Amino acid sequence: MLKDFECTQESYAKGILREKGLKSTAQRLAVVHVLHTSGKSLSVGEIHDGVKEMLGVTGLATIYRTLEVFEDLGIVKRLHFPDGGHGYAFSQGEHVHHMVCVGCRVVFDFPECPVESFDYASVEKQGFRVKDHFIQLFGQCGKCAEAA
Amino acid sequence: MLKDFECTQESYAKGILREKGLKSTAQRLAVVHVLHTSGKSLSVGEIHDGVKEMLGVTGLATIYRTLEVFEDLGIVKRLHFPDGGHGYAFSQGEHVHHMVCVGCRVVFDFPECPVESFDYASVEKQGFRVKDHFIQLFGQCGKCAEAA
DNA sequence: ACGTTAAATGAGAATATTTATCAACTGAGC
DNA sequence: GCTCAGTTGATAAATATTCTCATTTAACGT
Ligand SMILES: [Mn+2]
Ligand SMILES: [Mn+2]
Ligand SMILES: [Zn+2]
Ligand SMILES: [Zn+2]
Repeated sequence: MLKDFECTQESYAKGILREKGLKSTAQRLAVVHVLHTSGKSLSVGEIHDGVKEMLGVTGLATIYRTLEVFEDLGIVKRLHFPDGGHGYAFSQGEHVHHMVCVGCRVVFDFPECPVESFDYASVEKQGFRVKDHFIQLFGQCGKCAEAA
Repeated sequence: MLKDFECTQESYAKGILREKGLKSTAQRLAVVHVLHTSGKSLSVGEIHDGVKEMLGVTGLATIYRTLEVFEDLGIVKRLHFPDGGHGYAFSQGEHVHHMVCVGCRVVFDFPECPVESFDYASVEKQGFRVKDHFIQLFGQCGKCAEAA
């Protein structure tokens, strides 16, 4: 039930929330805190647990609602794992992609976008207009590589 | 309750199944048929409906089991949509990525891989070893672009 | 064709995941 | 402090996915 947590990530989130006329609630800031301090991607349940540790009782629906809001704001990204599960990772607004360790699910950002200079001509020829993309790299972090 | 469907995709699947010592059941071949004839990605429910139309009663669990097997075999790919939903698309083994229309969910393949020649040096420096990747492009097909 | 057998299926229960409702609560601006 | 739209927690409801097990069936050898 801490109450004083505040670092750049939290203020960053606050700024965006204010901009959009949304409230900076303790629950929302706690989600940011839990995500960015973990340094890895977390499941909804793990985030819920983390927030409960900080604030005490917290509704699971609030976590889902917060993650949805944050995803729209570009503050968090949803990741998709080969086993079908999902994770969420903190992500500062700009266009970044993620690289996740399939072992421990730590996340590394990579700001260079592989499709930045990709030529869509071959497919756009068929009348398709590309508007967005999702890229996720899988692999092993140093620690998990050793352990294996 | 048709019984005679058979085209290159079905035999392709049969071949892979035999190779792996797995059975070519009517249900499995029906899933291939439904997927590839639709030309777009389908939800589990849609696939289930399509298979039931062909074979009559069919268990939903069988659809899930089949999709899992096929994904492992590289015959189908699971797609992830921005709204959180999932779709499955037929996909002939080779390394292919997909481009989906967020309107009607039609799927276009694009064989050229954007990360083929991408330099992971910047991130591998941190000890991370890239082993796989997932790429999905979003946009609008010609028809959906007009309709909008 | 026939029998054998491991693999696969269908039914339905059991889980897991996600969304919807609504009364009560709270952050932000005045 | 007062107001009010935005937010939350509790809980139910809706979806989505996985499990179990008795029964069926494809593949193979005869
Ligand atoms: Mn997904
Ligand atoms: Mn690729
Ligand atoms: Zn790791
Ligand atoms: Zn379309």
